[in-house]
Amino acid sequence: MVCRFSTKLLNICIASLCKVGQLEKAEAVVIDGIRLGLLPDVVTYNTLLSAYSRFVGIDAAYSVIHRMKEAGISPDVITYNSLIAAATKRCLLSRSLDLFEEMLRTGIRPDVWSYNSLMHCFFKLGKPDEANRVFQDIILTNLLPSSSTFNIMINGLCNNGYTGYALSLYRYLQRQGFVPELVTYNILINGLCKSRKLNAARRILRELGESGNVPDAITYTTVMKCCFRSRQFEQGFEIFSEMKSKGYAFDAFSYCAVIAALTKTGRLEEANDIMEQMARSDIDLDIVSYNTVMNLYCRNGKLEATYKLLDEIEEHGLECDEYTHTILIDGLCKAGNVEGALRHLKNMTKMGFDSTLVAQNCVIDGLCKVGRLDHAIKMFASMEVKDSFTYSSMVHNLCKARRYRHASRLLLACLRGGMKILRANQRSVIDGLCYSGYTSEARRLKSKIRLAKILHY
DNA sequence: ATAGGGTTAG
Repeated sequence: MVCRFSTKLLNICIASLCKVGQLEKAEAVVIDGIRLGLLPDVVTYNTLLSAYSRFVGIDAAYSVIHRMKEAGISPDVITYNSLIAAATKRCLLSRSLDLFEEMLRTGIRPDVWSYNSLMHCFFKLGKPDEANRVFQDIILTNLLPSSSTFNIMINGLCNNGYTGYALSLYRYLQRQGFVPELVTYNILINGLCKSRKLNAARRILRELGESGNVPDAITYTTVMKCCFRSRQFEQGFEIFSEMKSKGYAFDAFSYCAVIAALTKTGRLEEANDIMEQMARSDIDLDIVSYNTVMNLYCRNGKLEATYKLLDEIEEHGLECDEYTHTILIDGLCKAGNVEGALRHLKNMTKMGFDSTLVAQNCVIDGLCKVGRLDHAIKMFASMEVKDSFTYSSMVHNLCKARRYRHASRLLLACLRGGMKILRANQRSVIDGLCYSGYTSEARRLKSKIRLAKILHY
């Protein structure tokens, strides 16, 4: 009896160490406990497991499961929930599903937390129907949905293109007495902004203000980003200043959003300034932050510094992603080193990135800019996947080279594919055709553009 | 123990 009570105390002690990432100390306490005859129980291991998954990685968390089993302690529903949530967070979705299966096989009954994670997982897999089935299961069985059940559902619907449904679900739940939390508001504002429903987003923002919740740094970053996305840069920068004056702490998310926007608008001095603020802060830079800084270096024309950054990324044990390579390739192009860019694009393909579309678009544009239009045309023809950027680059540069009829063909192909193309590009093709005497072709093109627009709404 | 914000090209 005494022992049991002490293990409880021991667990509290371990939990407080785990909370702040003091894993070694926590392990030392475990060992001390064993010496005193206090055996770790399932709570001890669950505490360690969640700390390992948070501070070290998912493999470290798995190894706790093995230790548990060796000690003769069976994992419980909390053990599995922690692991499933950790795997889902890291996009290891097949692992999440496997763990869920394993839990069922072991005879452990999933609780609402398990189903929440499963739903989240299906949404991340882009399977909203499956997620919805899980949601229905929660509602129809006697599991009590938690507020996160609804938040995950609303967020998942937004991320899968069902913002309208997300909003109606939200309204419905409100009528049923669901009190939205700050997260709920943040989820909706973000989802609505991303699908360009700005008025609806404003309404939710107003409701957030009226709800008595205080917007947090995430709300601010979300709204700021929303301004940048709709090209309201000044308004976005004002929000950044407001955040500062109200004393919000900046994290990597807010820094990256504003640095990228300043970089994009060519305000490089301010961008450098804020980038240095970020570097001076005690924020651990992750790969997204490095990418943002790297893009700024490239815009500054500092290719040397860019390569140094690549080393730094490795030294910190981080892995370059699709963005890193694309930014480098674009930087090489902008510096006029298209050969280098082509070489790196090949590397990228060899490394097995599943999409190199943006990088290819950069190279296409780079080739055109150095006058190698025919090489660009060849590359364009060889691309299996193209998007509106690919087309508009080609159309723009074909016009510049006065090859209007070629440009016209691509413009139509683009519109027929249901892709948008900049108004300015359309104008230059039509004007170019007229200017060089192909007036009837210009007229035909105009009506075809109209038709394509009708067909794609 | 879960859910929300940040990075690339025309």
